[in-house]
Amino acid sequence: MAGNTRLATAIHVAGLLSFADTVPISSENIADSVNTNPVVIRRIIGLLTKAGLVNVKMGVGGGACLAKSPVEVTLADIYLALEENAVFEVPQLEESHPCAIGRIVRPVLSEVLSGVEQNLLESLRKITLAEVIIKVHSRMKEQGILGQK
Amino acid sequence: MAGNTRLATAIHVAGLLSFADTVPISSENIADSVNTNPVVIRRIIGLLTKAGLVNVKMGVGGGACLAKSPVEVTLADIYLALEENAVFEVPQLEESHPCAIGRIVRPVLSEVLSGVEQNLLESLRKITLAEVIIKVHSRMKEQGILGQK
DNA sequence: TTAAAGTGTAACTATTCTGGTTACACTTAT
DNA sequence: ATAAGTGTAACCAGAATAGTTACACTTTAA
Repeated sequence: MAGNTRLATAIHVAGLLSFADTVPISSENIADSVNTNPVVIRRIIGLLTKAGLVNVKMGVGGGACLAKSPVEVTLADIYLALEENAVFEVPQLEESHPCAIGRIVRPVLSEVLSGVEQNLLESLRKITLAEVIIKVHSRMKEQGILGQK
Repeated sequence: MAGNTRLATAIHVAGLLSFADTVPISSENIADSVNTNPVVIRRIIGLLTKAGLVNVKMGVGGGACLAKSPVEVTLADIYLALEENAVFEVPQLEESHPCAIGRIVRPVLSEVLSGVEQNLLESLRKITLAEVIIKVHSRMKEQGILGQK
């Protein structure tokens, strides 16, 4: 499990919250569904909250709710909320680096790869949480599973 | 420097090789330009060779050459050569996982996120090594730098 | 007013990945 | 034969993620 499972986890979390509508769900319940630890969930929910995607209620009966309609939340919103590093890093070289080509190549690569990264964001922006949920719903129907946890 | 600098490094390497045309360049010379260790370069060149993008000549005067014209090499070719993990992992849950929603969400996320990954590849495929080199050349002209290492 | 159910967050561990480095066997031109 | 190369194994260091425990703080409800 080397790669980044955080986006998958965050979408999973947001999906559950939208299923529950306005009823707050505890990190422990979410953790059970996601198969991880409540603290991992709270860390992710913290980021989603900071980004304005989720509201959290403290105390007894507390938990998290989606702050927006799933139609208004795109996967790009969720991805950005996680504050991940760039997918492709381009370390820059010192001004004094002896190879002229080396010095010049890096800024060009930054430009090119940040363009690619923008495209990645675009394609995440085209998918709403609502669309993901619809796919989940239709699979549930296919498999004859009731719509409850 | 947490993120993946390998794509940037690999493009940098391929660019240098194309500058040198059919003259083999040693991993040590490349390492000087890229500002890293020759072994790091050989590891990357090994992957590029395996993917048929580069030819290597052993022994004295040996080194690496581009195996194709830069017009025929896309950034997707280089990216795939590196055999990286998926950008977004989606760990699947056991068949016996108690939460039905959890069991169903994961395959949906796999589907959605692998679509995003395909888009990423598409956008890398649209950029050729030749285009990157042209950008480097024009920056060199701007800065009045001669075309030699 | 107190107990219980929550969140937020710090701290520590284990795992994995990348990059850097040394070392050494093997290849080849001169 | 020697020197200049590659290929590759082995190890270290640093960073990120996930998992876990622990505990202070908030809030509902009995």
